[in-house]
Amino acid sequence: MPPPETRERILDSAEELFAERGIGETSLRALTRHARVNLAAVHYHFGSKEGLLDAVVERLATPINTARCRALDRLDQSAHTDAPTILWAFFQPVIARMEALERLGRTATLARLLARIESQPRAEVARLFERHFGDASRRCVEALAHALPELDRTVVAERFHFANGVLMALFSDRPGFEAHRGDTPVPRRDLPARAREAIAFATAGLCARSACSSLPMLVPATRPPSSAPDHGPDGTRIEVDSR
Amino acid sequence: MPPPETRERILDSAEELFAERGIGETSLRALTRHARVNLAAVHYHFGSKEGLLDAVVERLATPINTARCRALDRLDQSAHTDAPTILWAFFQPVIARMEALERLGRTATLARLLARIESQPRAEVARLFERHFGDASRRCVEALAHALPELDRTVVAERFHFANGVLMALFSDRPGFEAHRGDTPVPRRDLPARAREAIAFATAGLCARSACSSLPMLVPATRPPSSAPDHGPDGTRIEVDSR
DNA sequence: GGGGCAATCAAACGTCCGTTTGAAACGGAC
DNA sequence: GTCCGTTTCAAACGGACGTTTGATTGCCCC
Repeated sequence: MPPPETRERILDSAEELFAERGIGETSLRALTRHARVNLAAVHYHFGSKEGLLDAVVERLATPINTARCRALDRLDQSAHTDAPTILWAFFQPVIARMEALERLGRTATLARLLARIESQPRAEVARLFERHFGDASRRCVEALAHALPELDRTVVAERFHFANGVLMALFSDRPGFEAHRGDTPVPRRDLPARAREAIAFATAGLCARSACSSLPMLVPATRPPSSAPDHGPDGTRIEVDSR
Repeated sequence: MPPPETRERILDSAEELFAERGIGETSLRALTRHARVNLAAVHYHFGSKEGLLDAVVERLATPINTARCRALDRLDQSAHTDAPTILWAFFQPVIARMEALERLGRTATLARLLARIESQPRAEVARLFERHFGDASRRCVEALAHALPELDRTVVAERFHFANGVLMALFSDRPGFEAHRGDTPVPRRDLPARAREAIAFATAGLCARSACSSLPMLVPATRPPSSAPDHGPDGTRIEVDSR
């Protein structure tokens, strides 16, 4: 391979370790050791640790985002413009990528990395997400709003946001939430089955009739059921001077 | 106040800073400075930084978990055992807590902290989540399986997992996904309205008829839509030796 | 008023961090 | 062969990290 082998190895290790251990928890020394690359190579190729993170996200998100846009393009000039199909066009590229990662034995990489990134300082994460996912997301909301004219656009955007939450849940296999039958855990289904289930779930939520009104009102019951005073005994305290 | 003022101040600052900046990115020096407390106090009260994280999660999760269990208890000996009510019992305590936090101006604390924690090393996060959320989650799945006898228990567990994803999405206000009308962003609705919307979404998903079969099959279309070879042109490459 | 214990404090411990440096290795152009 | 731009390398930089220490404070019981 010509020159770029080192660069790619750094990106591979960064993607894996940032996702697995966290960004702040992953030192460049451990990273370069993992990639079998000289420490200074990171700064030579990416300028800084933050530049490396940016490159990692770019390499991960760009193909997904362009695939999404391409699929939405195809839908724009097609007869199938119902909400489930649009949602599918948005979900499919990332599910496909996830399956590819799972085949490599790196199941949770995608979700964890996104979770890591989402929990960066505010401005930075806004920049990153907007740059790498903004296009497709806005286009998808637009298409959905057109396909669901009975819903207010704000509601469509909110539900789209929730659908993304379902997608994140599909990525993550948070332990402890598995099915149980008595004491013995029920084995999980494979990824395609779970992905189908996620799509069904998100589709139903997206096309739901309206915000539930038959449920107990939210606002009056909004206090925690514990008999807590205005600031709970454990943690709800109003902070005094937390500059 | 008797003795425990320092302890609480540390917990308050830790909750805020861990969520805002990240766990690895928050130094104990910055934390104790923020709490106006001596550096060594952390180790005196919590033993280590990890012990502090554990205490933070405990203080945050315990009231939520017990409120959930109490609500599920009440449902067990009641006539209202339909799925939406059960889901509501599970969602309400954490939504209430979120509203309390928002009233303190700390909107995203809960979501970010959970996202941070979820992206810790594997065994640790499993331990944490199981300890602090396991009870109520298992009980909720059980109640839902009883309320939805037409669904396989595995499916119920999966959908419950997705519902949790919706809840996480409600917590997080990920930027860039807001509603737009042309160029001007549509202002967000307030939290109770969004919470109702989330419940409606999750309820519809939970009670959906079955995993969609009318959608394009997942498995054959599982490759990215780009005409990419086995490793895509930009990032989908199968890594050679990323050990 | 003095012993005893929990809590706080300033200071230091050794380690690891992200980053920089300057020299060495490489490869094609002339 | 020699130059030159690109890439790799070992070594070091100052600083910040989590943790430990040992002295000091405040307070209750006797």
